[in-house]
Amino acid sequence: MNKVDVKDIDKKWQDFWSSNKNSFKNTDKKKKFYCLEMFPYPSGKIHMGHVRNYAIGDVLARYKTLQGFNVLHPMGWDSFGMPAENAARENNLDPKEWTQKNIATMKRQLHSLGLSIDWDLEISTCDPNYYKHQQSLFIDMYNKGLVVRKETYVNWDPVEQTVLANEQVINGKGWRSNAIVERKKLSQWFFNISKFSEELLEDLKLLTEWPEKVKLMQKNWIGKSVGCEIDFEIDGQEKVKIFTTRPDTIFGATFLAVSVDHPICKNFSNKDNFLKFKNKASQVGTTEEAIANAEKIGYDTGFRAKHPFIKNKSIPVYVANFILMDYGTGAIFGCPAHDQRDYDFAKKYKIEIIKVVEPKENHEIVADNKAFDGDGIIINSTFLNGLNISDAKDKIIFEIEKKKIGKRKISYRLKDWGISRQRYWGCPIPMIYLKNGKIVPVDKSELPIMLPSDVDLNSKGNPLENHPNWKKTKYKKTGEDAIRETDTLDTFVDSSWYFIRFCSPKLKDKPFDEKSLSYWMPVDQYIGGVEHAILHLLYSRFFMRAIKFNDENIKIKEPFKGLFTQGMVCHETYKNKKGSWLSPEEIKDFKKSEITVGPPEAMSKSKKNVVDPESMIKIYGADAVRWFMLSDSPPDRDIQWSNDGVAAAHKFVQRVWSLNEKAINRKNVKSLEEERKKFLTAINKYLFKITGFIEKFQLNVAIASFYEAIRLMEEYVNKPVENKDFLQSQASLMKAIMPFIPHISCECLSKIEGKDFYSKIKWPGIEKSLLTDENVVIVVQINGKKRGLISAKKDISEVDVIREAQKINNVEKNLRNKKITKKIFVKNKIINFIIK
RNA sequence: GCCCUCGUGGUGAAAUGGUAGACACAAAGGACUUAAAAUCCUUGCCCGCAAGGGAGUGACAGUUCGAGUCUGUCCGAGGGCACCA
Repeated sequence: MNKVDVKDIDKKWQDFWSSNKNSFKNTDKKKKFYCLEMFPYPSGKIHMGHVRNYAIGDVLARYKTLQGFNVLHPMGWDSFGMPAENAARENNLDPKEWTQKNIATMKRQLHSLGLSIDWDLEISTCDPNYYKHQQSLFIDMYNKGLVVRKETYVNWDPVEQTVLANEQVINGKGWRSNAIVERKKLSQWFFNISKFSEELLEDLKLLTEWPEKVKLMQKNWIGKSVGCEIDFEIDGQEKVKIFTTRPDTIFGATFLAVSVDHPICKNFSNKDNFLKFKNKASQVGTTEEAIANAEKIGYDTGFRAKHPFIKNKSIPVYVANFILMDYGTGAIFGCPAHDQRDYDFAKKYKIEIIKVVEPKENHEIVADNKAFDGDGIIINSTFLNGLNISDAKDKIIFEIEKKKIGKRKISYRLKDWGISRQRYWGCPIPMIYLKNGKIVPVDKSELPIMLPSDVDLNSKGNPLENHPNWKKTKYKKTGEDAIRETDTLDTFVDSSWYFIRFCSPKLKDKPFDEKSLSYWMPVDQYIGGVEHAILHLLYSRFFMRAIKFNDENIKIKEPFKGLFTQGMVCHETYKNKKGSWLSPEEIKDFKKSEITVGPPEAMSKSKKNVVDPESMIKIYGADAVRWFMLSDSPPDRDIQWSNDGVAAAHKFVQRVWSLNEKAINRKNVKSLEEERKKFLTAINKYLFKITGFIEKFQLNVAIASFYEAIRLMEEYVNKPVENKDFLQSQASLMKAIMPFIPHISCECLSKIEGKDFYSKIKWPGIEKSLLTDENVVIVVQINGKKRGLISAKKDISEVDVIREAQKINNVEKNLRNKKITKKIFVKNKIINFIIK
């Protein structure tokens, strides 16, 4: 068999696509489709994860294009961030040069995958032409009150020497550096994302094309809880406001607990024993277990709080290590009988325990050493007695509000988004500090506030702060001297609106043009890793709302209509006898016995289980790499890289080519009507199924159908079907397979339909009348067990089926001397005899 | 601890409540060949020379004429949240 050189074909069609763009942008008549894959951080080279992400996206983009949609399929670079700064420091380079070099490499590599990306729309977040508009948006948001400055305890990453947002702290460690995060009190800029807490939660319901998993994660992250605030009076002190979701258990309250950062602690701020306690309370481990099982400790303030509903009763006030200042009010009432934490605490400090909820039925046995937090009936609670929990809540809140000692209150776990970073390689925050202490935005005419290129990255601290004169400026309105903000924006800000910029990436004076935005947004299909389920996706949802808040002409709330989260690319791991990781390349130099093979894990540099996409493309061609990435697993599940797999994909590409050669050189034969119909029906059915599978993102199943279809074609090369029908079927299949393996299929199509086929190419039409077979296979069951099959004309009657079924040896044998009590007949599917 | 998802051959996986294992990888056997490569075909657990039969989708129950699919309980793996009051 003749082999085709896929490298030549790859290059030929990549060049062709570069110079023959399907430029149907801005034709408002057509229905639009905005297909977007998460843009990459330009770290150096693309990895297999990118290949999978962009292969999936490209199938969809090309498919929708063939379907006649006006497709927006752009690409850009998330190009600000720490690695550039680190690399620059290590190699004494300019972060900009390092970044641009990486972008050039990765762009070349993406190009070699044959992606249908419109590179005219390329953007890069470290480009002043991009961040200029980000600064402008920031100023708009500041003016609308969506940017606030607060002094708070922040998460300080000692390795990156910067502040992290709550979302960026994972198990007490920095999300990138993995360093234990410290607490620091600093003045910082925040986006007021919590203003939209309720909306961000409520509108998850609108996202019908998002994975449930991601919506759930966001819901949990926003963490809404409904309860109330209650003021407790304390002799000689200000009232302490507590938050609770269980006001119904107020009669079981036997102590008050506050956070170590609570204002009431000022009373002891210079007492030795309190400082000792505070110190001990902050010493929590960083492992998950340590946090979960941390011992509950308290400091008795000596104060007594008046119980608001029990006359002459007072309860002790403790400072406790398990109360967080930044949730609710930083204070609670403890009800040990019905909250496990309170119970543990009460046991330790010998605090009274009063049961106020009786389990509804005796089914629930309450263990002696456990708090009961299930449903039940209120007891020991005067006017609440006999009510269920829900009614008791309503009643007590009513009483609390009547007494004016508190009110109904909803708390969210979601905090404002801290965006100040003490870094160089990020977007400068366009604010200035005046001599009189005021902080104001710079005049928009001065944008962009550019990063200086002459910075010293080697000294400690913030490079912009250390720069000799960058921060010295003048306030345009008054001409007075001023100092620039030297913090830069969290790089998650950059990626929170890039999908909007793609709608009008070249626009000079504004971040976006309303008309283009309204036409293209929302993104119809967004594709990326599930690791961004909270951070990036929540921030983007916030940004879309902020933009809408700034500009009432914008009607779009949700940026991403459809979301698809693809699985990771895994590979076996290898270790040598010393226990150090080996790459798949390196193991070739070892004997089998010298290597320990580990289970497949996500490809990572640290475990060295990576395969370089570029070298694979060089060996097998772009089509084979794409085909394999899509064929082995459902796109939302992890896939395991295998060299055999990609080699098989390469063979398939060759098979497609060779089939096409046979099709072109086939001798014409006269059709046998029966064969012709069988053939066309089968091909038509495959096309129909494949369309459905692509729509449902079952790309691996679509691929299985292609295997079957191609095999059928191979069979029919020598069967009595006319060339016209055969070639037309081949062309249809090549069009349908084009989104997957565009190079070879375009080559094949150009041979069948001539050079200018590409300008007319369309998704193959499906002939509905050819979707049903004339013959069906009916399953014969006895008591639900398969005993035989019947081939018959479609819509065969029950009587005929029964007669045919009884002719089958195996069926006859099993029915002999048995009484048939029931027959279940499902047309064209099944006959089931029930016998005794 | 709470919440979610998933358990199907040696492997990755298919399967609107209706023929379990499509499609692919690996393995074994065979065809072609002087030989190899390439290509193609067959097999797949148990009984049987075979025709055929039996078991079978993590376990146990249930609903149904019929369950991988629906319900319940349990076991196992993965993920998210985690002192959130």
